Amino acid sequence: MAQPIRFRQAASPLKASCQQCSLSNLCLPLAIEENDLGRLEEIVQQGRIYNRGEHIFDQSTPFRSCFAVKSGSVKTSIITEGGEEQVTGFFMPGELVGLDSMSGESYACTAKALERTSVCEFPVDKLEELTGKLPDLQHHMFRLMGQEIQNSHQLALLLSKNTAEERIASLLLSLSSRFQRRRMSPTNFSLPMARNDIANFLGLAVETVSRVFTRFQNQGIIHARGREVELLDVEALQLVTREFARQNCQQ
Amino acid sequence: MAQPIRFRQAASPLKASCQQCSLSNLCLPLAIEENDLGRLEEIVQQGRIYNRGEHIFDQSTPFRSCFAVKSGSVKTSIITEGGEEQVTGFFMPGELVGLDSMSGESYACTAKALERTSVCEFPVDKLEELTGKLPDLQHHMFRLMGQEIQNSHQLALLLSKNTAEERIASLLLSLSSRFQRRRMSPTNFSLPMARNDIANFLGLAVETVSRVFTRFQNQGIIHARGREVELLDVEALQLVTREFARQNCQQ
DNA sequence: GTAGCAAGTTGACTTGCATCAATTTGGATG
DNA sequence: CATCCAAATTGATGCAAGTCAACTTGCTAC
Repeated sequence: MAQPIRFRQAASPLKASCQQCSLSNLCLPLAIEENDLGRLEEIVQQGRIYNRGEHIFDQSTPFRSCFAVKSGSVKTSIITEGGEEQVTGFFMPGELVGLDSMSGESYACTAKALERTSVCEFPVDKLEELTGKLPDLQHHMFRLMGQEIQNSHQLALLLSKNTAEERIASLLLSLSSRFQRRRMSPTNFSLPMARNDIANFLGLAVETVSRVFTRFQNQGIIHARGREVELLDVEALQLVTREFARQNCQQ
Repeated sequence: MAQPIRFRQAASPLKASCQQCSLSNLCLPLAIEENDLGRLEEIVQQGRIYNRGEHIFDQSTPFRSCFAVKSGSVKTSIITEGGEEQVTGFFMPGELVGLDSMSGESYACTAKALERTSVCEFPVDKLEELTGKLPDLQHHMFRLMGQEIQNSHQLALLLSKNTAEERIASLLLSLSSRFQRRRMSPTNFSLPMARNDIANFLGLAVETVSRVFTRFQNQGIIHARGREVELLDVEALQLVTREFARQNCQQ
């Protein structure tokens, strides 16, 4: 239905060039010596461009590849038999999607483009072949996966121990620092995801997210209008995330 | 009361013998060809035996090794600056502890023996060297780490969407199937962890765990006396874990 | 423009679980 | 076996966040 302005983006050669990619200091090339970069380029495929809401893969898709976000952003979630959804992560340019699926025949989650998004595709069979030859790349993959486990543990911590305000403050700060690493403003950004996704990710009701946003706004900590967010008082936000800890130490 | 000769212990010379280990079908050897087993044995170190409550490592320990549980069981948890603890997992014989730490210089969590526990130690530098040479082992490591991410996502799902009863039913069933895979009774076992650990892991108060246990007992679903648990009606337990899903489908 | 619908906000009410407090149980120790 | 202390249980009460419902805002399409 939507008649998408189909080729607005610079024409994309079939092969991706990691050397020229602006994300090379965030993405897989980061791990690789200059002169081995070519070998990564040999296996990476320029993925398609996805429109907002399009699935990159879902839980019924056979697992073949991991995807690096090139532009835009991606949300992953698991859908249970009962049809409930749990958002498991948001991915920004340079981040690798699909690591959780390395253990099975199908993807372990569903990945959806949150906005117009382009990706690079790394077929796992070839990737594993290459990691076998490049110890640095192998090491980096282990690091990435370890980091993914830790992120997920942090999420569990957040979900089981923290209040609504603390969870949302944490998310805002996490986004902030990730934007910063991508050389975008850490205090002035546009949320790639809807309130609904935030709520689901943080284990809250949408209404609660909405209320906390307005509460923060009334306190002058943030200014939010729709998806546009400005962090007015980062220190206050950091303070909120440690609220729990402070309370426990006082006594 | 419990004479906790729970898991068959393998004879332990200083060098571990993976070939003779009764866990070889659960642990790393599972991935390796018969004639490559020796190379794994070359790098594995027979770890010490830890008494209940002893730390195997903690967050200040420099990360050097992953540990396979040989007998006993281990709990991992992250401790925040504020001193709160979040239990991130329980590990049984054949399972690998420390994968979440692959991304940093120190361990990402603290590992504690829940009972008298012995482990095998795999120094990561040597392990990575070996995975570079044995594609099957590398593949298996990726699988394990992927599985770990998934487990953690499942935990997040549990924490954010499920009630106290559902969480506890899930844990009991998870333990049950893991005992079964180790050729122990899936319906009659002794919990390796205290109520406190269960509560912390599942994001509940101890009191709630206690109440749910007695509720299940009154409903004739389980019989629990201290750490000894008997699952009387596994189907009912499975039903409980899907409670949420059912409710949502009905309408 | 304005119709139509999804996304977001706000208020009133409900509830599951935490918290607090008081026992009880159980395993270790001399 | 009596003592001690940690772990577990049970009951009473309060609250943070969920639910339900009404309303507003902001797109998108025609």
